[in-house]
Amino acid sequence: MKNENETFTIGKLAERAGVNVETVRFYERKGLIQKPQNSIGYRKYPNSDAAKIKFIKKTQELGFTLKEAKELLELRVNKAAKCSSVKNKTDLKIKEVAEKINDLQKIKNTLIKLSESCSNKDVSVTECPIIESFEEIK
Amino acid sequence: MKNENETFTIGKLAERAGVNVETVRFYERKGLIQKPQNSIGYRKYPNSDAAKIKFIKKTQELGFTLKEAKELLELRVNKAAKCSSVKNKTDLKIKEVAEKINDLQKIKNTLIKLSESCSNKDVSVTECPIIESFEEIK
DNA sequence: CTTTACTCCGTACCATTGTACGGGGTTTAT
DNA sequence: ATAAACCCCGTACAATGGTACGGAGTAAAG
Repeated sequence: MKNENETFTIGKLAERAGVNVETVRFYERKGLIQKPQNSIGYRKYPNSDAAKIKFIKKTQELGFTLKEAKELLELRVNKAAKCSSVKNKTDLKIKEVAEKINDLQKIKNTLIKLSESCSNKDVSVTECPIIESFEEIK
Repeated sequence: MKNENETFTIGKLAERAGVNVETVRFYERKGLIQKPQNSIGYRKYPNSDAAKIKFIKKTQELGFTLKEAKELLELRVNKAAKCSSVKNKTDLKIKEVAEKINDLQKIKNTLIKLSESCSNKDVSVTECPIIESFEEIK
């Protein structure tokens, strides 16, 4: 209960999150992280913002846009948000995520087959094996 | 063995792949699909190019860049490519994909917990539950 | 109390991933 | 054989997600 309330200047925050200072300002402009109003002069960020930024970076690697990352970050239950509405949005996101997992699994399976065919001597000469990932199995 | 060799003009291809004609030309410039040299005048695309474009679109949704999509499409064994090199690259990609799946699974689990806490009456008031997805469990 | 490092803000610039435009040529249907 | 529809190419424009710049203020360290 001491480190929990530690705050950071923009430079420290950026360093902890592994991004550029300008990126933090950019995310702030876009409403992904809140501009801390407490301090006149320099901004003081809560330590949770570092995790938030890391989360944003992860979601980008996973094919979400900043807008979608924002939606994910805003999924939470509080007095202002009706539970049912949050649940609906959350369940939609779960579906989206499950689909991504599914698609990645297909790609992974195809890659594994390719890798195996590579190990064996029976060399595949398919023009482009990977595009078969999303073709129906006839 | 008839439809297999069917070819398409750029307009038909774009329609089948669900993209803009300009997007096809763009991918061609970027080397993601090959400019069919066979035809003087209008380009004639093999039917496999539609699947290729759909694959590219999928990979983008999954957080790959066009450059990475190209790398995936180029993973194949043929006389020009040494098996060992293909296997190495493929195994690297498999790791990448597995990591993505892993991260998505974490997000999904967090979302499911959120959804459940939403159903119950014991309402969570976490400021931003989702960022916990990537925090170590202490 | 001065230097050094950091922050503020606005604005300009950049890469990626397309989209649109427009003057011309080609194909197809009538 | 003429119109409608389509394609060619080069180039310009646009949205997203940053990055860089530069003059001015602020904080911290010696």
